Amino acid sequence: MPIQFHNTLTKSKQPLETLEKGVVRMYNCGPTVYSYPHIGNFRSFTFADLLRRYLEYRGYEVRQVMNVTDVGHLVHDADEGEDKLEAQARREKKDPWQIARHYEEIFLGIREKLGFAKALAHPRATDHIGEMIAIIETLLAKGNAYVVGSNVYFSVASFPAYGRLSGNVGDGLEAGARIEPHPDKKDPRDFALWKHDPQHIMQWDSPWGRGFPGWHIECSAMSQKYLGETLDIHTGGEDNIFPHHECEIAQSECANGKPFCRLWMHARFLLVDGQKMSKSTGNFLTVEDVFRKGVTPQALRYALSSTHYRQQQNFTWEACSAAQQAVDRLAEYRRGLADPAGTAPLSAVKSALDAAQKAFESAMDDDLNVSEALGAVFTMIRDVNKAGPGPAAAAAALELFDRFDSVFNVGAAPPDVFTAEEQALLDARVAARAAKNWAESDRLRGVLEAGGVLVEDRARGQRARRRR
RNA sequence: GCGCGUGUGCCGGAGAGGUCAAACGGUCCGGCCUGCAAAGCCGGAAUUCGGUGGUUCGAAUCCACCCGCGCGCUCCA
Repeated sequence: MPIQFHNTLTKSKQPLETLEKGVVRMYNCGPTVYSYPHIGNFRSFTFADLLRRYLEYRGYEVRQVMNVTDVGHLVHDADEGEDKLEAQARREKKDPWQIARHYEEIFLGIREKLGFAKALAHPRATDHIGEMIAIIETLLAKGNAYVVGSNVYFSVASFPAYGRLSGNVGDGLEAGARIEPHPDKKDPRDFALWKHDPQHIMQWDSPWGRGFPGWHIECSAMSQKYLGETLDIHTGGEDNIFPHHECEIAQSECANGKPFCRLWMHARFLLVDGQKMSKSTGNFLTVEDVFRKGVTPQALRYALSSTHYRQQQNFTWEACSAAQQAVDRLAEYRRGLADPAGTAPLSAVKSALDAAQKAFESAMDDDLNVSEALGAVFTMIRDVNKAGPGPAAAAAALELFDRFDSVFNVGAAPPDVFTAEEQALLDARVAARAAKNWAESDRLRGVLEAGGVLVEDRARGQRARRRR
């Protein structure tokens, strides 16, 4: 069974076919850098990283690009209102460029903290104004766009396939009755490629006068520059399907006369406590908020990965601590394998390992069924623990575990380092135990535990680890 | 309002016609192990899959309607 993914374009699963054998060109819709990213943003980004890592597990070379949107979109309507970046800039009393660089840095820092694989590029929209203008000129030359004053609009009527991705076709859009008739637009569905607004702070020169690019054009320009005119995979949150991705398809295909992207994958939204996350209901959580509660990056990563990406996920603190426990269990297992205490030969675990690998891969091949894949991992852990692996068995189990973890990237535990005082307490406890002074050893264990150091007595002696 | 999706135990969450008295993780209870713990292992905790009808020899899985929630039609991952 080949790898298959659900394609938003066809609403069905289909085998992965890449333009170039063994290479996947993947573009992920990234953040607009105007504030602290919330956990919903990172659900989508974690999904992209998981996808990339599994493709690499399967031997593909993945050329991954995730944009950074640093030109604000408008707060209200597509054609009026305030730019989000500029609004934030005003709140923070900075200029929009400072805002963009600041939050970009935070975004990249979180990626690193969560153990994301490095993308080929994180291009900024503002660094690609020239490329955007070039595409707009092509669209004008081909008759897919028109100029009204200092604005340029894309003519949706010139692209009959418009609406194929989202199912929002023609009349359906107007039936929404939320599209205000726009004096400049020939068709209410038309969208801006270049806008003129003297109030806007971020502006560039263009053949149509000073202005700034429309929302959708940056992704068409940057994906093409870094990955070529046709992409293998394009991802984003479900809210990107319309209008953003629909418009990207229209622009790119009209400009290049080639299919834009073969496979569209969209992550569903994440709810918090069963409700849509929003500032007004008070359940809005940034990634920093979660870390501040003591959740480790691995646990957050696990929590955000462990629900299938096309399944709406409900984030709760209880689920978060379950994720923390799960991740600790993985780390403990790994630690045990690195220093095996058992005697079982390789043959005793071989069939469990083979079964786990088979189950893991067939689950992940099927549109990244992470729940089932993790089920296979935990089943393997139980089987191996039960066997009590000796050195050879443990080495094989460790190798497979690390291979699985190259996808999830949550199994590594930082080495446990202790302060001099902690070490003294640990040494004292060893001595107390040797003297069978149980009262004293239990007391010391209590003291250490209160300080976050967990102590356990194993057959080969005392072992300490730091609570995470 | 229109379109799309979704609803499984105490919690998270797989399963998408029989092999399901429902994987896996968490939690709780009991046991083994341990000086006691911890870790690990074993066993128990849904007679049932939002509700009501229907299709079928057979439904958590298919269909209809209803209810809840989410997404799109408007900035949002």
